Amino acid sequence: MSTTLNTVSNNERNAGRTRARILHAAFKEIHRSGFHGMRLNDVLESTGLTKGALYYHFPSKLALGYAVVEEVIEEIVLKLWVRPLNESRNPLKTIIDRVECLDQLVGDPVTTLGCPLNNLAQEMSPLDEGFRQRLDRVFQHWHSGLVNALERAKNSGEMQPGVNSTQIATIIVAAVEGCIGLTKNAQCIERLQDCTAALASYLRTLVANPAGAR
Amino acid sequence: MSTTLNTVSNNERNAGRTRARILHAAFKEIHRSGFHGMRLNDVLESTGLTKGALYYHFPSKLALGYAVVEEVIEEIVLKLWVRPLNESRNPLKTIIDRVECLDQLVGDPVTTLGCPLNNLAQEMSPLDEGFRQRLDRVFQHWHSGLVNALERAKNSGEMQPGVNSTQIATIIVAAVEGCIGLTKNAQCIERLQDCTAALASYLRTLVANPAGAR
DNA sequence: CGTTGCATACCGAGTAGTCGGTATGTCACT
DNA sequence: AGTGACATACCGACTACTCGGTATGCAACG
Repeated sequence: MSTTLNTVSNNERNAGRTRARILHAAFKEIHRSGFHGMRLNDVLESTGLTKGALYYHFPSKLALGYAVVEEVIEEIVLKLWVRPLNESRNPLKTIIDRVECLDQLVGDPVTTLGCPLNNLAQEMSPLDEGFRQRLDRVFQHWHSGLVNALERAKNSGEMQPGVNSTQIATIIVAAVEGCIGLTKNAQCIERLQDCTAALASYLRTLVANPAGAR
Repeated sequence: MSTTLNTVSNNERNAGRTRARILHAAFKEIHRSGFHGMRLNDVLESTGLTKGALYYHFPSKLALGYAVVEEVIEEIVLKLWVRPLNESRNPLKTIIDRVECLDQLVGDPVTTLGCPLNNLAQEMSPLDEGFRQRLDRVFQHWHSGLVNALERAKNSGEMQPGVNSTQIATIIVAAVEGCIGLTKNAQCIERLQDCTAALASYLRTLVANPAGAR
């Protein structure tokens, strides 16, 4: 029988899929326990694989962590922020929407475990330059996506002229990460709602047309 | 030679001092490497003590971590935020001052290692309920200090009426922690300056007297 | 001389990483 | 088409080592 026709064949030898499964399981473990807290045995147990498979695809635990940043976390940022902003015709409104829909994350692992990007950055940046650079690249993609969106909003007249897009982008990232971090620690959803409400109301002061404000 | 006449007597038996030295060394190690990353042997090496001393004063590594939160980190928050706000006659201005003087932390360990409070919270809150509760208490002291200051500013006319003090206090904490976190990861001081400038300009919009604004 | 305040030696669970082995494709050659 | 030769993909027992914790010793103080 040809392997291509079979749907399941759970022990198929498919290097790409195996690598992706390890990556995804490692991401979940890192999100839950941090990089140091991640146990390779747990990753393997959740995938049903063994040490051999892991060390065939990744030379070390550190390399696995790097791959999680470059392939999994980067993709999340692109999907949640960068692409929606690029495709939006009202970029500032899209930003505000994204901020406000943060408090719909009730029950989401993000509210109890925090932001995967920020978690890793806080844990590993001071300890490992390789992590720091890779995580900084992801932050910069996010940040530059915001700057582009804000500039477009300025040019289109959606946003007031004269605002410093770089500053605004920076504080959006900072406030969002701060909000998620507080929520994770307080474990009460009011904190998240307070944060997003305050941030959104601040961003609304940047909208050009006074009719929409206040 | 009698040890008592020696000026140093570095092996003096002073339980209180010994405990404090261990606490302070543990705080520095946790700040640098996180709780999991802290090695008790490193703590002991930096103090010149040994296992016996540590386990005489603290029943476990976890208890040592709890004590660092309750005694060291709590005290820092009181010193940097709560007491200055309580003693200030212009609370809103004091808050803005504190935010703006954050970017004078160049070279300070905080810019490279992050905020000790937030670091521990991000690392340990999802993993250990004991840490979470203790860290949450510290956050609440900070937060309620801000709320009290904002309410006083409202009553004295320093701040606009009608603002939600709880929301503002929350986003101040979130933004400050977010700023420090971004700075630590980016390792460029411009990020910190962008953050503090944007946050301060936002806080200035809350000042009552329009003469001072814009 | 008993208690306090540590030092020293050691234990053992856990953990990243190794290494010999094996089953499965895949290509070359006839 | 069949068969050897080799690469690919993965298994799993084993190792070396770290690190929190414990048991015991011992000097100083009151």
